[in-house]
Parts: sequence; structure tokens; C-alpha cells
Amino acid sequence: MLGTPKRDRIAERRAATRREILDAAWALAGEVGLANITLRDIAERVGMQAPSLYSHFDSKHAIYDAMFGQAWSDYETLLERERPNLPEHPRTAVKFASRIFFDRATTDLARYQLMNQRTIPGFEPSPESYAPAIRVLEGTVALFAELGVTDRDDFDIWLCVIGGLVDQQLANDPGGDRFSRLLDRAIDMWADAVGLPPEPSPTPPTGPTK
Amino acid sequence: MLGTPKRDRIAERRAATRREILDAAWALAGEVGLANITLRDIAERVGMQAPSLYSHFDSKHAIYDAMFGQAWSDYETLLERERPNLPEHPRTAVKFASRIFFDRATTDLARYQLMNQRTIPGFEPSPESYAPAIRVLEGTVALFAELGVTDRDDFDIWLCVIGGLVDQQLANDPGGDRFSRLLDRAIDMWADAVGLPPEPSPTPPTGPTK
DNA sequence: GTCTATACTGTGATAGAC
DNA sequence: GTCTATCACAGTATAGAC
Repeated sequence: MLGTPKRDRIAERRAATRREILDAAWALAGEVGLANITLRDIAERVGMQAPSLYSHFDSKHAIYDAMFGQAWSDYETLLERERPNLPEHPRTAVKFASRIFFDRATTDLARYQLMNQRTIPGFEPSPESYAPAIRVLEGTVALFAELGVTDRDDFDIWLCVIGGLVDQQLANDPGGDRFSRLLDRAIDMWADAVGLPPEPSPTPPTGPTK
Repeated sequence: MLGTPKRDRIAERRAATRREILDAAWALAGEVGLANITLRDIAERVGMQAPSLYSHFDSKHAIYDAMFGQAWSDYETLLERERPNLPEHPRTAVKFASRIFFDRATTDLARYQLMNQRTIPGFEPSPESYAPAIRVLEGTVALFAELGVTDRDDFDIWLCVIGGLVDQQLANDPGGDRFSRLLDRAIDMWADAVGLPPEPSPTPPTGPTK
């Protein structure tokens, strides 16, 4: 019980430096693009020489790996925080979850590229960093099951639809809403197919009956 | 009219060398990955020194650019050749076109990454190389209009669905069929939503009525 | 015009002194 | 832990032989 406090301070300092490095990497990625960050630039931003980074990370890919894990952990936290706001109606709930994913994905290109695309040439996340991604996935599968979507194929198709919309939005209309405004429509399309009941319409948009 | 033959031979030789370089680049990309090809490796394969490539291409990105244009041109040719085989029924025709795109995309990862993903850090296709891609897109829009899908939003959603399926297939089950087998189902889902009439069922898969 | 030889700059990574 | 020095390799620019 004596001496551990000192150990903790060292560990804390070390963890703080790691976070500093990661913050610098994220900031840099936002400015020059995820693939264009260099160890020298990261080091300069935290006031170190480039090789000193190797005291904290084994390689550049290890930095990407930590960023990957961090991004998915953050997303996991976001989902937990939003969970109480989940609408009761299954279809509305799916739209809610879809919108959270879509908006977060299209907000930060670098983050999305790291989390969901294979845009860094040799990078593959480690099992530890991949863990939160898997937890989010399985958690979403479980959520959908509660909402009445029990077929894994249906879930996979939902994933494809959302992913496709995000990709197109980022690739062909970054910062715009050309595909964002198609999200609800696409979800309705999917929800109809998998048999989710229609939403109660509090205020029909135009015309009482079509 | 005199002297032009010689000119042509020179141009032919030059075009042939360019093709040789591109072929080597494609072969290399298939082996080591699209992003990992090097000018030195390409040059070695065609029997040149690396800087000699600059007699034929302005930069490495220019090689990627030519490959991009070539890939989309080839796809355009493929579509023209398959056009006579297009089924008459609109829904079947959409499935046919979707299958062509999906299969071709998932056949060659490097080609798909270059054509449809932004996997090369600084690369952006030139207008000339982009032209065939646009022609294919507009041609498909026109085709869908003939099939009865006139709403551009509906077309965009179709694009997202197909793209999403391809991405997931390549990312999570390369070489497998986990998402390939969902293609028809996803298309039916979409076709139902946009009002395409159901296919005439020549042989119901299981059970006369459900 | 085409290719070779050489060299420059920037990259991730390593070795060893302090 | 952080530094300095250095390496191997990348893309690429230039000069000059043919």
C-alpha cells in the first residue's frame, strides 16, 4: 500500500502523454487528412522529436490503432448516453439510431475513414481496439432484436443501406444533405420490407389523404 | 498523306508502352495492393528504370488516373456488351444490372478501390478520366427511367444499397457470399418501395402458398 | 523522344548517448 | 524518456547519353 501512489503518478503522466499525442494526431488528421499525418508533425505539435513518439507507441500504425479504439469507444459512450432517448415505436427507434450513426459518421471524415473504411494502406485494427466496435455491433443487433428485427440478414441489409448512404454523402456531397435527406425514406423502405409497423402519423406532411 | 504512317508507328509504339506500364501497374496492384505499388517495381516489370516512367506519365497519380479511366471505360464496354441480354421485366432487369455491378466490383479489390473508393491518399481523377464514369452513371439513370424509375432520389438510394452491399462484402467477407446472397433481397425491397411490379414467378422456390 | 545515372527531399523506423 | 544521428525506401527532379 506504500509506494503505489508514486506508481500511479507515473502511469497517469504516461497516459496523459499518450492522450496528448492522440489529440495532436486527431487535430492533424482533421487538417491534412487522415492518411497524410506524419510522425514529425505529430511530434512537433506535442513538443517532442519524432523518434520520441516510439517511447509511447510502437509504430505509426499503433497510433492509428489507438485512435481507432478511441473512436469506437467514444461512439459506444454516445450510444449509451442516447439510449434513454430512444423512441418507443420500433420504426421510429430505428430511424433514431440510423440518424445518430449517419450524423456522427458524416461529421468527421477522418474519423469515419478510420472507423469504417480501409483508407490507411496497411492498417488493420488490433483485437483490443476492435473490441468496442464489436460491442457496438452486437449491441445494435440486440437492440434490433428487441425492436422486432430478429433476422440477421435483415440487420445486415440495414447496415449496408446506412453505410452506403454515408459513403455516398461523404464522397459525392461532403457537407451537403443530398443523401442525408434520403435517410428516412431509405429506412422506411427497409422497415416496410422487414415488417415493422408504420409510424403513427401525428401530423401528415401534405394532404390529408393521397 | 506522306509521312503520316511513320507518325502512326511512333504513336502506336508510345501507346503500347503506356499500356505495358498500366498492365504492369494492375498486375502489381493485384499482388501487393493498390496503394502499395511503387514506381521502381512497375519500372522493373516493364524493363525500365524508375525515372523513365516519367517519359510516359507525369507522376504516379497520373498512372492511377489512367488506370481509373481505363477501368471505367472497360466497365462501360462490358455494359454495352451485356445490354442485349437485359431482361424485359423491369425488376428482373434491375437485378441483372445490379448483379453485373456487384460481381464485377467484388471480383477485383484493387479495381474497385480505385473506381469507387478514395483509398489512394491524394488521388482525384482528372475530368478526362472521370468522363466514362459519368457516362456510365447517366446511362444507368436513363436505363432506369426506361424501366419506370424516374425519381432521381430513388435511383440514388439504389446506388447506396448496391454500394453498401459491395463495401460490406469486400470489407467483411472477401471471397465469400455473405452479402452477395442478400443482393436480390435488397433489390426486391427497393423495387417494392419504388413501385416496380413483382416478377412473374416461373417456379416458386418452396411451397405453393405461404 | 526515350532511357540511364545520380541525387534531392520527405517518410517511418532504429541505435545509442544522456 | 527524450535526444541526436542515421538508415532504408519512397516519389521525383535534373542532366546527359543515344
